[in-house]
Amino acid sequence: MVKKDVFTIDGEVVQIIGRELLDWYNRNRRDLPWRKDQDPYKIWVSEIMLQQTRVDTVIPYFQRFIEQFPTLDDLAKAPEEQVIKAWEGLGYYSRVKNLHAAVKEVSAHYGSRVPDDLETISKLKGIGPYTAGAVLSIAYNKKAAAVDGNVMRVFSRLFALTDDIALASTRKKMEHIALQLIPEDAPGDFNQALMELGALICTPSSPQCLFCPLQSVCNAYAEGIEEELPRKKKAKPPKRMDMVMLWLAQDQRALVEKRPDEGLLAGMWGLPTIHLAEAKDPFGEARRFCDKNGLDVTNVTIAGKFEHIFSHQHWKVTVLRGDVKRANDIASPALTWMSAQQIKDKPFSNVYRKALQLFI
DNA sequence: TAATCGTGGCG
DNA sequence: TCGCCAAGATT
Repeated sequence: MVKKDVFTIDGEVVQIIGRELLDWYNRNRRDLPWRKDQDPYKIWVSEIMLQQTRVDTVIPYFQRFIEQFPTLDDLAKAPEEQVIKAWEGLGYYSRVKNLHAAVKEVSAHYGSRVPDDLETISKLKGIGPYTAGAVLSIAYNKKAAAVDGNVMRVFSRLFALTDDIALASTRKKMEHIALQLIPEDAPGDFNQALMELGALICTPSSPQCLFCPLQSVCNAYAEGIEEELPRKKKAKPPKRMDMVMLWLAQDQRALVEKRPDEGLLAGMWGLPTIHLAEAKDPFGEARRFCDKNGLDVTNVTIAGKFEHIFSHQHWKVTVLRGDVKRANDIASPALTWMSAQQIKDKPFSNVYRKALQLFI
């Protein structure tokens, strides 16, 4: 039997970290909207919104969302498109679809009470290891690891760990460390304190080590390598793609397209969009699209060009406009006509809002 | 494991 | 200007 290489932390260091961190947090915690009470539903919503998203961006979305859906059951009862509309512009839209589905699940099968055990809550859509631990610890004060990017950065420096934080195995190692550090009496505050420290002091670049409550026990600071950590493999640059969007208008309405239920911008509305293959002509492809859908179109011109960068795709967009003389039976069920007001009321992602600015 | 999935802010 | 990245989950 091979002895497993487990990272253990000296008991005295554990005590110092717990005490210093909680003390610092009590003096420096930000007054954020989701910290006004301990409603598991609100904490859940905030944690989903905060995934890969900055606090300053989330705040207004969170406030509007809770105003619109004050309780878990309010959200469970709401039509999906209304819920997606409340998320418009936040990005990563599968988050809101998963949240809505999970909330309906809790409403229907758990008496509208957010599960308070790791196994049950982890089965809910959109709740992974981090979010499960965050909700359990913050809402229910249960001892659970909530290891996000902040925590991995803090631990990488605190213990001078050179593991690649992009790897899942590293997150598990960090969870093991977290469980050794979390005080029995304050798991929620401790987890939030770790993240708060990562956000305010132990920042990705130019960490404010001089103001850090853990400076005396930080290995990276002692070695002067805090700027070298954490280690993380570089992401691939987004793939460049030539796209054509169509603004096809008839009688004060435009042709819009509901995007597929899976993939990029799933469930959002958009303008008809064509991925332009290498060396293809925008006008020719637009013509093909119109012919295929029985659209008799004239006066096709370039309305504008812009670029939009997603996580893995870099769109170079050409927007064409045209007047629809006659529309026969439209082939695709995803296509429909909308007025300017209807377009305002439906969820369109930002990349399409950019294009729509050219017209409305 | 690595790719997918948005957006905006910042050094 | 542009690469990096921010309270990740899913496949």
